[in-house]
Amino acid sequence: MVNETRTARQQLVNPLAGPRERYRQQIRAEVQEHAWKQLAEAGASGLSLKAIAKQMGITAPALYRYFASRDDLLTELILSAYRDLAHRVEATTVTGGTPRDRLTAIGTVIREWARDNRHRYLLLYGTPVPGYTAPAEATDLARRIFAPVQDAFSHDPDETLHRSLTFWTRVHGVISLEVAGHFTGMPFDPAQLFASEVLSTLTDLP
Amino acid sequence: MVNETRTARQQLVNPLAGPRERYRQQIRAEVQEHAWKQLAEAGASGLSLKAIAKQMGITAPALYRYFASRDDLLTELILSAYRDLAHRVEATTVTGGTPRDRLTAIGTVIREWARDNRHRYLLLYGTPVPGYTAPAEATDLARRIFAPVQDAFSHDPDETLHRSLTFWTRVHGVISLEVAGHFTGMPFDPAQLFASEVLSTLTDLP
DNA sequence: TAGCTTAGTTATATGGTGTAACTATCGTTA
DNA sequence: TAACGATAGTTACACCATATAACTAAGCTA
Repeated sequence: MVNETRTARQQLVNPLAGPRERYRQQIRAEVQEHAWKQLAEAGASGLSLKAIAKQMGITAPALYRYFASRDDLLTELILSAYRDLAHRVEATTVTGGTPRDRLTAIGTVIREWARDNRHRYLLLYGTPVPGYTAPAEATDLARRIFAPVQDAFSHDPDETLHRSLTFWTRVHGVISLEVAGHFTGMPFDPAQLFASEVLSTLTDLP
Repeated sequence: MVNETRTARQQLVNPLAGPRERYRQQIRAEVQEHAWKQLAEAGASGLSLKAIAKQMGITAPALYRYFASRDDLLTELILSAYRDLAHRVEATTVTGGTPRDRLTAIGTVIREWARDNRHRYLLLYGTPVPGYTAPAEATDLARRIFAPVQDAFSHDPDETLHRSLTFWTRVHGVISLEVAGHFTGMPFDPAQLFASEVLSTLTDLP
């Protein structure tokens, strides 16, 4: 399970590039691996370039050859998380099926991904840093994640946006509180609540 | 509006206490004021005791007379935010009315509070810091905020928890994405979406 | 193989948390 | 009211973090 996400996260190193570029990409990937680990253990505020450098056996300033700044690294992580989620959502969609099936699949895949990658989900949809603005690619990817939902609700154009938003907010409402740990100690099954919430968005859908 | 929340946030200084304690409480309150400002401007990770001290015209170590650590200050802020929200929710409930009225009022007051205090809402319900565990009082306050919702759904005991959770997740789903800025640039009115979501939880309710 | 590019180093500026030891001031009480 | 004790605030310091500058060493390429 862990290995699976690890593999999915791994950067593809372009074999056509020269050895320098290959090496560079490999180090960048390795830095990101360590960064994810830190993010999971200490949150975004605990992410430390110095600590990563130490773990990799180099000095901190060396990392600035690979990432312009701590923020830059964080941006890469955010983009990589968006890409990963977008790929997964899109992968469930290509299989076709009825809108009901597709929306259920989308909901499931997002929740599974969020549960397997709490810190990643929270990085995308949790508390944003006030000053920080995501790069354009992030917005694009967010749209790509949303698009299959809109597509599934497209039978009634007047209602498409509203129903898509409702799907999004209901799905996010459960997942967000679940991965943030706000349900711990409460006597119920989040999976069931989630299923019922997804179902609630499907009325009158084929 | 801002003044209103400012006032609500202000610590009541016990007039019975001696002058030393009075002074102490006043400084503590002043520190928290500055802390809120920083939180709004730079997020939780940008909260700096040193900066607060500078703004207050004292040196950073002096603040440790008032707060054991940065985390301790943050905990105080979290508790104060919970208290504020709990008071507001409870205030809407005492007025009585039908369950529908009460739930609508609760939803409205939470959203208004969240919009007026984005950083506060996100501090309570946004990304948690992995290591951090909230004090017992926080859990109590969270329960107190949830209780009026459960009360409004108490007519059918079998469904109380499920419907209360649904209310919570739907309300949070919209508010969370709204205050995090994920709706910016989208052609729709969050208030309307929110109203429709609250309404959706009220079926068969008197 | 010469030379350029690049990775990584050390040194340093800056800013943050937190502790220790000292000083001055304020309140309380004999 | 004078003296004592508690407390607020200070400086000095240890440690960790980001980030830049200047230098060195290694590797790729022509």
